[in-house]
Amino acid sequence: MKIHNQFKDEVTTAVRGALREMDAPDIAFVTEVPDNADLAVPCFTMSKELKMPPKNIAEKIAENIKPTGLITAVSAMNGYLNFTIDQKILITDTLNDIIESGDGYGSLPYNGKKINLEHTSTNPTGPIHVGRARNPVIGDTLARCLVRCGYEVTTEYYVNDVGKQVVILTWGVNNLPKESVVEEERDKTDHKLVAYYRLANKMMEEDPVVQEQISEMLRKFEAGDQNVISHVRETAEEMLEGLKETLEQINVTLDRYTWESDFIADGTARKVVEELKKSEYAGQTEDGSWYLDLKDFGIQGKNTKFTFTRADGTTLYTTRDLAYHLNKFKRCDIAIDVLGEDQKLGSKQLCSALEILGCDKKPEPMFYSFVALPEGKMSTRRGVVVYLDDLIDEAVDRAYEEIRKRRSDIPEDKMKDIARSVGIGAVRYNIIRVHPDKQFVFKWDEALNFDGNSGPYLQYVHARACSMLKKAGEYKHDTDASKLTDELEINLVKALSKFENITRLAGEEKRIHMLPAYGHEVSVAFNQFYANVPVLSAGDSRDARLTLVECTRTVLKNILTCLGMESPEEM
RNA sequence: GGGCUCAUGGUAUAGCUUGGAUAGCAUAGGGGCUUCCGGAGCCCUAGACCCGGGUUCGAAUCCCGGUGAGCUCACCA
Repeated sequence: MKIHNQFKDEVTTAVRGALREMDAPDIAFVTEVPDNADLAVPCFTMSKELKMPPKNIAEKIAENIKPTGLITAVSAMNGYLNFTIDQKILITDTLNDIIESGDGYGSLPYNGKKINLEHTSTNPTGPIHVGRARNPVIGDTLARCLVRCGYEVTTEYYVNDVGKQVVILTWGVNNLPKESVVEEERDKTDHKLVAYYRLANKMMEEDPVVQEQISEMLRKFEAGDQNVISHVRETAEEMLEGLKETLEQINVTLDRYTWESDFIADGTARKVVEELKKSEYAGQTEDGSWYLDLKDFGIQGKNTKFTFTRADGTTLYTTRDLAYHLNKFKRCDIAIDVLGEDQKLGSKQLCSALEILGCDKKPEPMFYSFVALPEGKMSTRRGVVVYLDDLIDEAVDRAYEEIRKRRSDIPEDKMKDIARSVGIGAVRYNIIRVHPDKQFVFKWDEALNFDGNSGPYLQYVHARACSMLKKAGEYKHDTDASKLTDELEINLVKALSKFENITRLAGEEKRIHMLPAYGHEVSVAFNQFYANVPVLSAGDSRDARLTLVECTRTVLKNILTCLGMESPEEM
């Protein structure tokens, strides 16, 4: 990557020099990376000032530039200046860099900044369903990218163990006999408990006595009844164990779990209320509830009020979330929240309230749209869901079938391991490859896509490379560019050289969907090389080509790791 | 009703922030490739920027207005 920056510098300097010759030293221009050159400068913007057609400008500048350093050729075409990089230096440099850096290739140096990345944080009222499954996958992938960008990252799950939903669940668990709920097949706490949640909801709607019991429980909870609070906490903890198991299945583990009820217990939510009341934006309704009027903070709509206490003075979710964020900022430089699109307004209100509280930091939200079923929105309460656990199982099963179709030489347990890697890889890849803003409808065939632009395609290339290296046995690293002259080899090296830039885009700019696209680009380049260039029987070029294969393997493994996918050596 | 987001071949998706040279990729369709390192592969072919204005030498990209979809506007979490 360094070489690309250097190349860009040299091109900029050369163009600037040529323009000086043309008596236009201050004219502005940009560089871009096109398909048909290594770097290009469009000359259209200079047209007015130089009073010349872009085509002539490009030709004139090209005449004034002599290839030096990394620039081996300049040409003018259709009003563009096209520059060609010294391929020999690019090849040798890139391959040496990959060999030296290994796992660290494509990473940026440690920058000492602490990032707290909150993701998943689903309500502990039922198993994770695919409607929300983007959250852990996006969060975990972004965390991995940020680590590679040099940050110190802590991932965190905010557990909502306060409020009506968890109270309903707890009432169900404490009052409903085991025989009365419809048993879920799966032996996991989240699947077992959700049955109580559903029945409790149904009974609450139909039976006023139940409704009163739940209301009573909620009142006790609000009043600080330790017995009720700890029951709820225990239930939430039990549910969370099931959620953690699911997350582990898709290679997601979080560093820290923070409980919402802690901000009531330690009094910080109360403190936030007291601070907000002092604000000039604060007001109180006739009933006694407190709010902030955020109309001066760009909040639109028929109601610009942001309520932060109930009439009885108790705190709301949003108040506790404020306390939580203040707490977070004590522990990090940058806070990132991965949130569903339904949180957009809430997140904006949170930021405004933080500003009012005099907090100079704001969380950076990253939103994703929900995944719906063809028949509509998913709902845990109504039982209209596809669970993430079921998606994982189905993916692993399909991967197993594929492996069994083509391999008879692998022992059963190893086949199972590979199937797991491939199935989960397919699921994660298919979630990350689309832009988070894009809403999508869940379809089994698309979620389980195994060929073309898919996770297994990348893993397949990795496995192919591994297989070759294994067959090759001993060889010496050879980065002599004169032995790698095939167009397909050069194309592959160029793809490998872009990794650092992609890491930066994926992390710093949170464009994590660049990662699968890049992995696919590298894989295509490798498959084309593989299909047309012999390696093991290559004579003089054998070592150099094996080195290229090894470097591709290294880069692919790094991409896969960044995507939270395994890199099986065979499949 | 207000706000935010999305709209690209049959299907799915990239490019939009920072406007530029033939709009990329995948899948389904049609045709081809296995003497040789793994055919979950490779090659060829056909097919798309929601509609209408505007800005510009130049618009998928920026602006305005439509249309359609999602989310949102709680003393819920």
